[in-house]
Amino acid sequence: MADPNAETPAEYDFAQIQSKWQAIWDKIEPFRTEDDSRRRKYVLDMFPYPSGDLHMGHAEAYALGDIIARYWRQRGFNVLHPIGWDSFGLPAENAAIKRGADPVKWTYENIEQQKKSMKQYAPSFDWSRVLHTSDPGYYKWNQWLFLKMYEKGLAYRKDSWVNWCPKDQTVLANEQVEDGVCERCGTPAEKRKLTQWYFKITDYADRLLDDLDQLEGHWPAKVLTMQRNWIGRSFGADVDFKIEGREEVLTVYTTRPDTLFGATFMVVAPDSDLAAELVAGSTPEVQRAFDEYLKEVQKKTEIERQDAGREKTGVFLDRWAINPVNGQRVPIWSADYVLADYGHGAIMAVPAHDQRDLDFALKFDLPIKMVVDTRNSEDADSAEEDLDPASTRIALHGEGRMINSGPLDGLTKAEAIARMIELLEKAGTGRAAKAFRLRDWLISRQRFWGTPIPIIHAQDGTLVPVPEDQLPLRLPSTEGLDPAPKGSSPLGAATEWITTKNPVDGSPAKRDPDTMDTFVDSSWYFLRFLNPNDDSRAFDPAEAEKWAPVDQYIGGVTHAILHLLYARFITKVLFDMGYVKFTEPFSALLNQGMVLMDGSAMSKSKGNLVRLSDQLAEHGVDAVRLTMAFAGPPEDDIDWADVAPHASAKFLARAWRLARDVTSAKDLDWTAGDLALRRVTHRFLADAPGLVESFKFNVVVARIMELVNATRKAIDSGPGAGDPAVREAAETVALALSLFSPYTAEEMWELLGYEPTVALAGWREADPELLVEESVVCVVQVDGKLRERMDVDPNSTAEELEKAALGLPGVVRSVADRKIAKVIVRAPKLVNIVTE
RNA sequence: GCCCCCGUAGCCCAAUCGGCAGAGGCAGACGACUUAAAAUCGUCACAGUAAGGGUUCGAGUCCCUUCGGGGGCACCA
Repeated sequence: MADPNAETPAEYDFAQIQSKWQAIWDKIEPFRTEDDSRRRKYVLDMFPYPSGDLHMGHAEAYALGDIIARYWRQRGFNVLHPIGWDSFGLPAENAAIKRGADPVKWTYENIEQQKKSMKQYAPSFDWSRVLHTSDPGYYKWNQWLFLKMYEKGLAYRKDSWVNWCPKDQTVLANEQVEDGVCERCGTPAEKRKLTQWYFKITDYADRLLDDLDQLEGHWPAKVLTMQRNWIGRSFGADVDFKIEGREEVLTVYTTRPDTLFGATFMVVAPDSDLAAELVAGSTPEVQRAFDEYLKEVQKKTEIERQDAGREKTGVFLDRWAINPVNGQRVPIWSADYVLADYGHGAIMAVPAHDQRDLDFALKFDLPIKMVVDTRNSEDADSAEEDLDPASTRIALHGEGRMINSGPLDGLTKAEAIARMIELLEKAGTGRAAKAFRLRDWLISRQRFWGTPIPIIHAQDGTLVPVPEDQLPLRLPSTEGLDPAPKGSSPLGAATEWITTKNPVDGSPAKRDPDTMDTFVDSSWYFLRFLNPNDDSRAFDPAEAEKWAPVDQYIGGVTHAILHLLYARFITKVLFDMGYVKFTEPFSALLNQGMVLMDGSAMSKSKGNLVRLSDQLAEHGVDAVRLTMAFAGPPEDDIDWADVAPHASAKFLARAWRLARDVTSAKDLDWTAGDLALRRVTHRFLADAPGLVESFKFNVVVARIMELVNATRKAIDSGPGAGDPAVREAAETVALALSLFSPYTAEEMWELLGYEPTVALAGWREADPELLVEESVVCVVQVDGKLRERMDVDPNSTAEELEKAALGLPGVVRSVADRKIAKVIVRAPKLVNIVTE
């Protein structure tokens, strides 16, 4: 490839180097992954939306992921590093609504543009495996997955309250509601009752929580915490209350069964079936009052509902329950501080020991009964303090002994909980139970640009799966279809498409008009990369066994919960179905930080937008990539105002000049080279792998700079450009830079006389003999204060060091006439003389 | 309100097990090269680790308190 007649340019020219190597790489495709006998690594970057051009955030993420992929390749692994596009979803649809663009055309044009920018950015992707989730060849397998889950009862329909944006006239996913407002238009979200499709993720709640332990140390602690919070498991008890005038009992979930003697009223969620049923059996006055209350509750936005400080509201249902432990009659109320979809949608209220119940009791003048004595008997002050919640308006959460609780009196909280569960189980009126904050995953969307749900609705309402051999069920043409949101799916208006026949008996039927949440697409895409063009199955289980799970996943912390939780869930489902042999999709996770400008996220409206294309034009791809790596720890945010891409460019030019200046021929004997420089080189070779593997990319870059500086010095004022150690060091710089700045590294490699590509040249092992220092500095302290230094043999013994140290003039002076109590020696680096 | 993470030079950041506070870079000063400038090469300066207390022969590192910054959860019974 190297043209021996080509003259070495006098100066580093990144633009020329970029276009030269891009063309060559396109031809030789160095990163196409074929299977072989080497050890494997699957390195995956979260795939992008086709949202126009690449931006600074992409630049950071793909630079970091590429360092890892390129590192493992240099280490001799067979690396799979694919890329694709998460190409269904809102961006395309928004463009269609706003500008009347065809979502299909818009999407694929954007992908092409992004692909071009991406290639220039030079990540080492296997371009032969590109996939787009909006291809029928991909979403066919979403439909297949849906049908498999439907078969197992893991996909189901239910009527439920969902988020609704009144301006966009559409349902919103939980993730599209931020702080109670629609993330797109800022309109406060409302609630609507609609029949929707769900995936039964709650069936997997325990496993999703417990398996997080396996990821400890391999995933950011922050993400693990967020997932644990999101799943939100709690342990407690279910308690059955008899209801007067009703056959069935009212079951409540509580984490504090120990306080059952203090339950003075019950509350049911107003939007629950239970409330409606209880009201139906009540007086007409109650029914009127309740209907009015329910209407009010439904008018509330998410923001209002989530405000914990808001005044409690509710209505008395004029129905009564019987406390199973003491036979007491307790009134049943309905209030919106109780949620219909948590626990059983009903609670026992213990106002003395729960702030929410207390607020409610005080507002509606309900009885308050203390059952825990929270006074600390050892503390006289607190014993005298007035703790009565009725007057302090503060519920008592503290620990203490049970009171007013019959058989529980005198027990501690833990004892009382255990005892109460025992009693309830014996009496058959309750049992140990747990509850989760996690809700089932709402996957249907009233959207055009997504995977059609492969279900047919028969005339009698029966649901019939589309037969597997009829997949993919393709989206209809957008021609004549209005994509604007109208409160129902645009597919419903595609008359020809929606009208079909029942595959069972041929009777007239309709297709399901909804499409799937795009998080379904991304929950298994890492498996599709293994054989993206296989028409016969979603993925090949044999390939999955070879490559999966993903060894290293890289992406933003924005997906800490949703995408990662969904992918974990689907992986477990596939495991249960026998398609994969692992239960976690991503063995290790790296979250890169954000790229900021002047302390805040970049945005056009703030006027602090830094365009990636401008940065690339000014400093070059390699300098931008290097800046991303050098800015600091990868998980930290980068403020572009604090970093210096021009300095990265300057450094790359400096590195490049080393290769230009080397005068020796390749394949010479390095061992004849300058020892001091060789030590720097081999110290680097020994340290860099550990640094890369612990993601200390900024430190690795600093170490390359150190090596470059030492090599420069050797050329200018040391053994000179012809010394073998100089060549060895320059080659090492090229190899190391191949992780960060592939164009410059490739150019250096060629200048040094090698064929492309440096990316596959292989890491060099450090020579252990060169890692041993000739002498080390031993610090001598007296009473912890630094007094002297000595150059010593690294193999010196403690006795030798102690003896030498005690004879040093600075030590003698410091010790003076004090007695030496002891001498601490950490050979060979430190001696500390402690006086009395 | 509860929980977690972080405060090192003017700035971005390093500092295996507790063992010389500085690897690297930015910005700065000075010098060499140059008619001059740019580029390049070289030299230099700058903090005692947010504050206070404790453990230790020895603390940036471990423990406690306070201050400052960031994040997560929050009517989930």
